[in-house]
Amino acid sequence: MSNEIVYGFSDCRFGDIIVARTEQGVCDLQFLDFNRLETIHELAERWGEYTPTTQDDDMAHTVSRVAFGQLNHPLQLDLRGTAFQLRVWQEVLKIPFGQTRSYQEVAEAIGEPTAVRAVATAIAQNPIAVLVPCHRVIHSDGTYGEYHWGRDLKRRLIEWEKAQVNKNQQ
DNA sequence: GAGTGCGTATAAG
DNA sequence: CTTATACGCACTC
Repeated sequence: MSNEIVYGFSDCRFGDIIVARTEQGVCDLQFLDFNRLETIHELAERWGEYTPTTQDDDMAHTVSRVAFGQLNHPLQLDLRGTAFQLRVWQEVLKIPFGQTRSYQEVAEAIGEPTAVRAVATAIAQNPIAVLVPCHRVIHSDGTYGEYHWGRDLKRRLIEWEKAQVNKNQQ
């Protein structure tokens, strides 16, 4: 198994993104809008042991198009985390495009109804934004809740998805 | 063992 | 809107 990762930059309607992938699949997707250098540094910290890294913006562009619905193509993901984190992320992956779930519902779905806060922490650690749709997990009372890149981006992602679904139904 | 966090519920300013 | 209390649990140090 190779220790090589490929990263690249791309953009989408919500801003610039960085994408990384291993031999196994996409391992990282983050927005760069507000903290470009910090985000790149975070990726280097997380995947630093995987060398050498090569840049491939075409790869990033393809992933971006899949993530934002312009390209219907299955993407292999390379999710790495604790057993608990993987259970949470797998559950989040089940949330359909255009829908939302509460942190409470996700906790119940994995059989840990009292671990709501831990579920939220795990979701906050999600390394693959959008593809693992942690933006679709909101508060029980319907408010949007926190997001790494701000509540406003979370709100725009959710509303854009709902608009897309409505458009396709008409 | 202590501190932390993308929550929830309730209460209060 | 914000702060405060309590509950709960994975995770870090």
